[in-house]
Amino acid sequence: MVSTKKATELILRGTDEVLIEDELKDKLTSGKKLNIKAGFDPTAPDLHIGHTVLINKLRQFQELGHQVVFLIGDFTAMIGDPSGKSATRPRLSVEEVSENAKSYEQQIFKILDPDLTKVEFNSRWMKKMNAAELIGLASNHTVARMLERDDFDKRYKSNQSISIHEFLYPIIQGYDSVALDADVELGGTDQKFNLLVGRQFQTLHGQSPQVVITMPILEGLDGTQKMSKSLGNYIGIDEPATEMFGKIMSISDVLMWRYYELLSFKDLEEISSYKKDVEKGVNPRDIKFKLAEEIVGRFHDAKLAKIAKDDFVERFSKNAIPENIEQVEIKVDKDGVVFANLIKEAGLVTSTSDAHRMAQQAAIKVDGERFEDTKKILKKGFSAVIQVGKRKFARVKLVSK
RNA sequence: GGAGGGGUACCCAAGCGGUCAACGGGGGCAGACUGUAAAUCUGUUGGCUCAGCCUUCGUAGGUUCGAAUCCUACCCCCUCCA
Repeated sequence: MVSTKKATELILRGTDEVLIEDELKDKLTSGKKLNIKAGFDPTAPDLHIGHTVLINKLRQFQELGHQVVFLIGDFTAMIGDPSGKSATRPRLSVEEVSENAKSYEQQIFKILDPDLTKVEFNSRWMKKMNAAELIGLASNHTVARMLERDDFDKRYKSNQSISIHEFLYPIIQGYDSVALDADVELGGTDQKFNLLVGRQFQTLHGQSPQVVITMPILEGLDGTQKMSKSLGNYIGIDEPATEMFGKIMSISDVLMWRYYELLSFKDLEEISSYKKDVEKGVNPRDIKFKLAEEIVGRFHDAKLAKIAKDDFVERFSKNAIPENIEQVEIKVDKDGVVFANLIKEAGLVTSTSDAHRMAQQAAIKVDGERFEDTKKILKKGFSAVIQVGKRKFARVKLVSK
């Protein structure tokens, strides 16, 4: 058993806010196996490394012997969490929700200990709740308090719509804590309001209020918006090693430190020594290599991480055409096909107009040679590696219909 | 229920009878420079059988030689009053 002081330090590391810290200490010293709740909105079918900031923290609780309740908000997903959103979210169908939820289950055990993890769905109790009970629950919260929420407030003041059902989201999430008798709930910083509602409801139901821990939200590859599947700026934990490696290498230098802080398991002293190295003139790229290797190693293994690195160096530093280019066969009749259409069908550009534009911008290469005649007609038997821009490649072959 | 404001391309936002495929900004993409970074500069950003043509300005009609711009109806959003 780890000492209380050490345990507290471990839990506090990397957190954004802990409410209330003394309560956390009390709970950690109580000797009780704590219920650690974290809710996930199953809108995105794939976990990305942004989610792992939180999951890593859950794992730390497990290391201390506590029980993690991985709550899939399949019921609340019908509402769509309004947190941090500037607009009403579309509702998901029952089928979508169940499909997404399964995917979550499959992925979390890459990090969490299955023996100390209970997967729950809030539809289990919410389905049984009748309208009268829901109204009773809703009566515990006022509109004024709802509008304290920054995002609602902004939307309200800027004349954007807020649907009534969105108000139910924090209320139901708060009730989930009662249903689970949660001791601690983790969430992103944007979840603070929702998490605090849980405390309020638990108190009303005679439970000891949960400790609220918020974790920073990881920025996506663009460095500004939060990492999310729908914004397309994410690194999925299921992605192939080379893909993952490349994405990490593409982040900005500033963002790299943020990723180190939130994703790396290296201790803080080591990270600050890297910073000093860079100040002394070490190429930040090399520090980024270390980060990429660590992360890829975690979700694949060290060997694959090394291969991914070699592949990266080969491909970009030496400016070579990558090894594993997608093979595309395009069927043509005897009249052949116009080049612009060919690369559209190969998925290298979105339209033939785009193809012409790219050619004008000198972005197209065929077998390494600059190519501009987008109107050229090609017949079957043609085969070449076509490159559009820096990153899009395809080995295209024309075959007869 | 009443009064008013508004719906323009990925987002914000001009335009208010012709020169508008639609100013400007953001974002995206491409080129140069680099470390596939950032910053910067330049170009580009509806589609097609691409020096030409076709479809876009909430929806459906109408007026006109000609409409995103005028008229009519409808839909949606917002504000204030009740």
